[in-house]
Amino acid sequence: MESAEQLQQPARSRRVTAAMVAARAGVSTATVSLVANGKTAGRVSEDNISRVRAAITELGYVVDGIGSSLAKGVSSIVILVAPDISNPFFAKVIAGVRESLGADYQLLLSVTDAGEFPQADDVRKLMALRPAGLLVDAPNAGFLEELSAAGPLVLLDAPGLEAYAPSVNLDVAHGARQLAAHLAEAGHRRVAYLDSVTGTATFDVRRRAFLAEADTRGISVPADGIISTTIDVGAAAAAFAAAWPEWQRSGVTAVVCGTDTHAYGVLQEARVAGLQIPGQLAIAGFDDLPYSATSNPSLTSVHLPATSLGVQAGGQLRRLMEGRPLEQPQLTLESSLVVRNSTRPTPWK
Amino acid sequence: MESAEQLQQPARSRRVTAAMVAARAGVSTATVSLVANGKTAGRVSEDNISRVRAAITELGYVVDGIGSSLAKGVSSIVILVAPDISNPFFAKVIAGVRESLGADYQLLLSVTDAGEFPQADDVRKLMALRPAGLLVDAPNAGFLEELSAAGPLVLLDAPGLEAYAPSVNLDVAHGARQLAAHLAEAGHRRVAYLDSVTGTATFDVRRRAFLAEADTRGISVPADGIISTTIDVGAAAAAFAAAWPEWQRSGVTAVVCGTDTHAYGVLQEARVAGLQIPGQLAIAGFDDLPYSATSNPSLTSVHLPATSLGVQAGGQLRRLMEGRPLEQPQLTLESSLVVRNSTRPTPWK
DNA sequence: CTGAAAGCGCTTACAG
DNA sequence: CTGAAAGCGCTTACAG
Repeated sequence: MESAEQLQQPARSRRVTAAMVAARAGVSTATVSLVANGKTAGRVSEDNISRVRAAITELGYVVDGIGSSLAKGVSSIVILVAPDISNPFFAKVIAGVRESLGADYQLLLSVTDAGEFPQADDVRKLMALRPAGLLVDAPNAGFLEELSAAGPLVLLDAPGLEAYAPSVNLDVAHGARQLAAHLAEAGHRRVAYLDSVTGTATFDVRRRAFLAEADTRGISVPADGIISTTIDVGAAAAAFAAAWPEWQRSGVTAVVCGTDTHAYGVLQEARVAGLQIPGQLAIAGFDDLPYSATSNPSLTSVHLPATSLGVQAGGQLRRLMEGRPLEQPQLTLESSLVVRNSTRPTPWK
Repeated sequence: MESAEQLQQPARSRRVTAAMVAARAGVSTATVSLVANGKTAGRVSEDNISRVRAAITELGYVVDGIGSSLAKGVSSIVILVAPDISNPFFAKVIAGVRESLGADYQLLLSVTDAGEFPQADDVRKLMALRPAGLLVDAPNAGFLEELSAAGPLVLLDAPGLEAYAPSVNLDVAHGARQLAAHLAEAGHRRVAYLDSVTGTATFDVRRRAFLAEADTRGISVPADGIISTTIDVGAAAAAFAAAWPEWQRSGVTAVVCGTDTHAYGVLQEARVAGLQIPGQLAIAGFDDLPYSATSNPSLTSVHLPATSLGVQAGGQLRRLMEGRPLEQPQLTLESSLVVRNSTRPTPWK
């Protein structure tokens, strides 16, 4: 049978099929399938099990994912849809997802450029891969409407969208309020806000929670005090440079940024402008990226548990894919303010 | 036929198949396939083309990726294998790959934890997805041996491994030499090197090129002057803290890091130790991440064109997958030193 | 416990 | 230009 195999597989694609394993082990492909998938309990004799296992090893057989998926109606692919992976925050989320998903599922990353979300058409193409499950990070409602997903779906960082699917959220509002309180205590009365342009819910929550608390504490925002850019150091720097003269005139003494990445841009530009930080201008962000501890000055930021976000979301999805119930469909992870030199009222060395 | 469809698809999975489209358009599934794949030239009448197109639109038909892949023998998935995505450098590479790959291919990210490379077993599982092509970033030779890849393959950042496959490389050696020259001119005579632990070729090239040029220029390295950690700010910080006392005794005045991420850790720890930078210790890295411009002090780094790396690699792979020849199987992109305050000999404000 | 057979959805020679 | 049919590799009732 070896020679027959070689005759049929002339040049390259020496793909080992279940039929070859079956022939070698002297069983049917049905038995090979059962063994390869570990569904032998009470269905395959010990004898055949070891015979098939031996053949699998000798031939180096691996179940073909495509054939398997077609027969089963679903693949082992998990698709992670995200608006922006250039944010280092996201790398941690991915690592967390992979960790909890394990080796049984392949993680497929779907990213679009410049923080845009995929359109209906893209979604259809993704669904054509028959994913075992879907993870959607920081979605907007419109996207979820299009995605009338059949199949397991878990949302990440999607505050206010709990109605669409099980989700894992971050209580960014808590950190945002802490930040407002902190700035108020430091004596700030006039602040500006540099938002992320993606328009995803989490950024709205951050901004609103901050502004609401700020208002309560006697901090106001000038008319043109809220602007937004993509999550990009350069874009943020440029936007700040353009806005600063007017902000300064309005008496702004602190800028809060939707992400640390935005804050780095502001930091950069503020230093170029010769501003004393936080003396003349205090700066803070969200995410608490690793670089925030080493920036100049170190950056005050609302810490968000990225890895944990990925782990929890992956875990929930896994349960869903395995048909297990979710004890708790809605999870919320804590956030909290990390105060560093960029807002610290006391003189820093 | 609407009702028949509904009868056959009772509850959820309302998957629209080619057969449904065929029935609606009054043609065979073969014709539907031809139209859906744009292979109509001289094979389908205008009449049937428009009839099928209409049916496709009305039904919202999307070619099933699994069925299609099985019939064709290959999927539309491109797998990107990489040892570490937590490095922000990598996010740019991914963006570049996506840009040049276009919408016809799905990018599947294969990442392993802690900078480890996938084993033979993982590779087999990946190949079971029948990828249209493979992109391997910063591989080591052992991995490529296992990966006796049939099918299109392009390597990224794999110096010295050009024999295995077409590749896109960065001339990191050039930047490394510039860095050595720069430090020599600044008066350094004794340096240490904090390497990345992944042991991929690019890091060897960086280190060797730097050390060779440094040697030429009269810079020496103490016996225990070369250490390595994972690409992680915290790990680098800890390693530096442990090594510094001995280094200091050996007269080390500069630390070169395999990546900027390592350098951030050193920066952090050096500041905690109260060291004057670059007065008492100069620090430099590789990658030129966006944060290097805003760190304290700003970080001297060898700039590497990440996005371009991804774009070029994606482009080469695309050509391969489409059966087109590669005019130039080996591409090399430039690197160059960006001097900032962490090594700048003149007093900085 | 075992295998023959149908079927997953599509593509591609092939015959007309 | 068109369609019937085989086949991609696997899984799963089903009959034994």
